[in-house]
Amino acid sequence: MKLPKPWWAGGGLLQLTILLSLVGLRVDLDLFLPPPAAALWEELLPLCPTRPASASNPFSASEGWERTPLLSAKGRLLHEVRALGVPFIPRTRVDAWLVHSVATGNADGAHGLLGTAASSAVGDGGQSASAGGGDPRAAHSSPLAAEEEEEKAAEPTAEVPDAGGCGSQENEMLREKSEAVDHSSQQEENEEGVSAQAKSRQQSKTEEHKMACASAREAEKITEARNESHLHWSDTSFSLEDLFQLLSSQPEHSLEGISVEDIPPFLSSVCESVNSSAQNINLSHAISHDVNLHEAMLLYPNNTFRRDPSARSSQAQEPLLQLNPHTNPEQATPAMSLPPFDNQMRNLTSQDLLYDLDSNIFDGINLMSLATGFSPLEVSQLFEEPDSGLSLNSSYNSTSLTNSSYRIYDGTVGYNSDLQSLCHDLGAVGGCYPEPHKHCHMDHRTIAGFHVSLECQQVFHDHTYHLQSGASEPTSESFAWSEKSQKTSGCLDNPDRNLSRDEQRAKALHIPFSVDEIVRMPVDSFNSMLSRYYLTDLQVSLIRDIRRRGKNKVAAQNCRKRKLDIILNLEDDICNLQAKKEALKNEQTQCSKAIDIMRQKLHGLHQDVFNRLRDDQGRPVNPSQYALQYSHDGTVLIVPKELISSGHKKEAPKGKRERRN
DNA sequence: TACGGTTGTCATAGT
DNA sequence: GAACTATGACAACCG
Repeated sequence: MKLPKPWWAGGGLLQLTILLSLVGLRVDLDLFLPPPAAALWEELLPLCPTRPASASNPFSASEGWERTPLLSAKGRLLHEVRALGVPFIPRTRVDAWLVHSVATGNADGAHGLLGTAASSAVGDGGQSASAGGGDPRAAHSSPLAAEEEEEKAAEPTAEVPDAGGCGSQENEMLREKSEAVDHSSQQEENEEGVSAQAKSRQQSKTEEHKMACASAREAEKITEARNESHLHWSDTSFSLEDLFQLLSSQPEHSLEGISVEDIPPFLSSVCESVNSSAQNINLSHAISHDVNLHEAMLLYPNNTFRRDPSARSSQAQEPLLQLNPHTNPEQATPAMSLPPFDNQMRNLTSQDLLYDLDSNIFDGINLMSLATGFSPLEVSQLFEEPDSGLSLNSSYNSTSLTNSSYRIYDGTVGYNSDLQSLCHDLGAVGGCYPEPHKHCHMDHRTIAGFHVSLECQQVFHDHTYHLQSGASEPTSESFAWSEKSQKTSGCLDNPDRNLSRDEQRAKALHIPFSVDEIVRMPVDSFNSMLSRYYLTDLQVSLIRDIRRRGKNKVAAQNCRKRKLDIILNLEDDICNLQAKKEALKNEQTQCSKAIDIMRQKLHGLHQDVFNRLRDDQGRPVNPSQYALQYSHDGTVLIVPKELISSGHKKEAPKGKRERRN
């Protein structure tokens, strides 16, 4: 089967890539990916490079897929990017290996995968046509080509049937027809890939470290210069790997035949294959950081380019024609010079592209640290594993880490707020929204030392300010954080002035829960929380003290309130009793008055009776000598007072006497 | 500056 | 025995 000329093997590769980074990845992928053509897609799939059986080590010389035009072109793009003077930080192992290869190629002068591309990237179109492998005979005639020929001969079975077979077929064709420039360039790139791969293992790590450090520094500068409007770029986590997998999988003539809907599964397969190790798989799955093109389409529904395919086609094609007037775009040499974009545009787009990559690598480090429980520093060390061929950070100390994470995420507390802001971003693009508690947990597990978190406090302050503006839907958790942030931000001159002592303590130890939550949480939830999240003994002790003090504080308040209520009730009782006492007094007074009245009436009646009484001689009875005595039968007797005390014997005659009256 | 009210906290007993 | 509550006592703070 004859291998069709890959569209990206022509001069449009860089232009497309730069255009992608210039206009925005989402827009441009949409631009280059017209409506569905599933049949053509399936037809093209077998032409894609065969992935190695063991993707965990994609750098093995025994695996042929590195020789595919995909990787060659990718390396070429990488070198083009480097030629622009902007840093590149690899995201995947393949990227890392390419960086390594670039370094190797530079060290050798013109050797390795990108050695040819290096010379072609800085040269003009004519030079690239020759040096970039436009003429296979010229390439073979050079010592470099001879060496590559030897290496290829040393590894005869290294090629994957698809790519390798096609490469051999092309080689024969090229030997017969020297005008097949593009095909020979592919084969040369394959050979260069093998050469670079072999050389890369022999290179010392010093150059990688230098390059990685320079890239990190430059990325840091670039990141510093970017404003928030670029944050969405970090959401679209396309590495070179993803980008090339996407682009290389589609021949040039099939650009119009690939639907956007076909892309996401392919990208996901790329992620799965590249990140085949368990850790990487977890990372790629746990962190849905790659935006798929379907989402990109939804985000850009009014893409004017889409409405006018011809216009965009002409836009895409025109630079190619300008670039290589002697060849048709499909036959453009892979090692062509840069497209005739002005330098400003090139720098801009490349920086944009590289910023995305920078953000992605740091996102990856931080997110991996959160997802795996390793510290960002440990995660960063994963990127400089010996087999990865990448040394990302010889100077990647904690300070640079903090700065980098801060500048990318616009602030951290440890990494809690990183994740919060990041989660907001991810949520905005439909990504996963990890539970903040988890991140906090990871944070406290990874950053065991308290001083490390303190180091990030200032960063946290800045970060919260930005979050405040964008925070819209405060959950209880986010409210706690935002409340804390508000208090913090509002008291820059006197920090923590409005915080209680426990809140200050909790903040100092970076307790991932609010004091209110700790106190009010049910005991079951509280215990499960303590068991679910890894907390230091100090943190657990503080949390329990906060809960105890908070409970006791509430209890004391209730107690005082209850005591006050009791006092008030007693006072009410006193008032009631006093009122009752007054009423009784009044009643007593009234009764006394009634008694007095009755006594006066009785006295009057007594006087009246004695005034009417007469003795046997008709004389008035003296009241001082006689008294009235009432008997049980209702009779009234007049009894002398001296007889009252002597007995009842004298009562009867007096009674008889009174009755008489 | 003394004083009273408020509040947080601790210790302790009880539930 | 753990967790919680109630309460006296103390101290700090404030008006």
